[in-house]
Amino acid sequence: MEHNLYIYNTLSRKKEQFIPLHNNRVGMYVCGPTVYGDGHLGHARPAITFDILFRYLMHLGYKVRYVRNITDVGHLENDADSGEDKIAKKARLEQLEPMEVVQYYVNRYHKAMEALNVLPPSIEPHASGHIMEQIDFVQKIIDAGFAYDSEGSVYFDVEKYNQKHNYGKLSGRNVEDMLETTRDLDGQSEKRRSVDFALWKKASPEHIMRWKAPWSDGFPGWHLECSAMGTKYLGEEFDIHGGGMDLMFPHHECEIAQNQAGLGKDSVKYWMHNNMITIAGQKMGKSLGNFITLDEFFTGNHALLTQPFSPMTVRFFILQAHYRSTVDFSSAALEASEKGLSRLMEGYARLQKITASASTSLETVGLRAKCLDAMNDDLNTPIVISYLFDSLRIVNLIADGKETISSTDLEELKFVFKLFIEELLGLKSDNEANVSNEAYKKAVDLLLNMRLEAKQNKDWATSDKIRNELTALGFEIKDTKDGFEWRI
RNA sequence: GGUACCUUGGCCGAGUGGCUAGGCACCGGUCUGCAAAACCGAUUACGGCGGUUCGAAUCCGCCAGGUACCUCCA
Repeated sequence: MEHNLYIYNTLSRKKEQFIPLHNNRVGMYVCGPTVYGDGHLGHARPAITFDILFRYLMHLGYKVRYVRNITDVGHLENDADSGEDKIAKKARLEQLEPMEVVQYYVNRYHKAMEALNVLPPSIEPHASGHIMEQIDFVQKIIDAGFAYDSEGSVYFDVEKYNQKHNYGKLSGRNVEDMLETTRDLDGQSEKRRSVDFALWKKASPEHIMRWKAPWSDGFPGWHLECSAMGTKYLGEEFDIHGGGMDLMFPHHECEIAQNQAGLGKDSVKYWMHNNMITIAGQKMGKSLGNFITLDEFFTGNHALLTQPFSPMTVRFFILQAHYRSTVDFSSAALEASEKGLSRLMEGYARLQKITASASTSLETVGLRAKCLDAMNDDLNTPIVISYLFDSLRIVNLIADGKETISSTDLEELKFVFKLFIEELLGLKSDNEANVSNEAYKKAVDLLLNMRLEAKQNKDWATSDKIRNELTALGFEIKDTKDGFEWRI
């Protein structure tokens, strides 16, 4: 496989050339959502980031198995209701079955992802469907001597593990520091050390989601599902593990420890982390209560939003920043992205109508190589987009008849635009679906052709009447050199 | 308190030693019956101080401000 893809590996804190473990196949695992609430902008970031990687790896010719989990069990809350499963709590409040809540939010998540043009992963395993695998995994860690049973719960012995291995190598912290600085937490009395973490948690009597295990009726610890499901579907060693930066510690650190303890190996070759979305410089998150759900973006129904924003605008907004940078949300920034995207997509549509000339007057070759270089440099989508805008200017000049292009160069330009806009960045025109009806399109064309006639007769009253009334109905009319363009 | 990261023009956001990123906004112009679009041009930058260097937004030090993780989190 000939390519030059470099990706940033959190483990080494360097960009490394991507070389898969198995020739032409790539295994990729990304932490998916916890389904006890609607997806928000923060959920869109990893989904889109790793969608880009998924698409690009396939473009390079790899056969990719992309696993993105659904977390639907066992996340502990650390407030007054300590020890209660988040999903179980919500279920009781709403008088619903836990799995009903899960299904509801999974459906909504899928709908939002589809709207964002995020390709579905190859496998989307639920934690609740892999309890046996998790119990087996706990047993392996106990057998290896790195976990202990305490009153029905099983904890990972971090200090013992750290004597042989390096707990903290991903997030860059050391166990001694943490022992001194970790705060007191509920349930800590069962643990030998504050840094130890749960592999299996005994369920309290009122806890609804519970399963039988050798140690107690309970539920798996919250880092275990990724170890169990990642290795089940991708093998004990696989290429890429992704997720948000906030999962680096403790989640991914614990996962590394679990795999090393239970399987005797480092399972993941490349760890990748997307950065956070901020709002007024502060992280957008459930716990802070400052998040905006994806549905709220699409409907504009939120105090911070001045208008609705289409899924494609949201996608484009996210792609205009590099995935390892924070990106600061504001309605003004979204509006800027919306206009930029609209200009790009209109230019892309215009490109399809360009006719070739005998020769090319402005250089357009080299675009493909430049864009590929940017992708290869740790998926630098903002740079790809900047090159597309550079070429867009040339497209518009040609469309205006100010420059010319040969048929071979035109074919190349069309190919590259399609490749990057549609296939790799996954952008599509928002309003295409709205005007799918041929008869409807022809009716609008008919009206505008009548306007064209009126214009040729210098009948400005009729011509303006048609334009103004169509505009009032929500159409956008643009005159061109010898015709018109319209959109809704 | 510990650890890590960040500070770029009106706004968003690339860029790691020399070469105009890009988008949005704004201003001037071309085109147009008018408008929109498109195109051309102009303007506005690298938190502060010091150091290294022929040369620093980019490397080093100090200071200021901010954020994240250490607790569920994308």
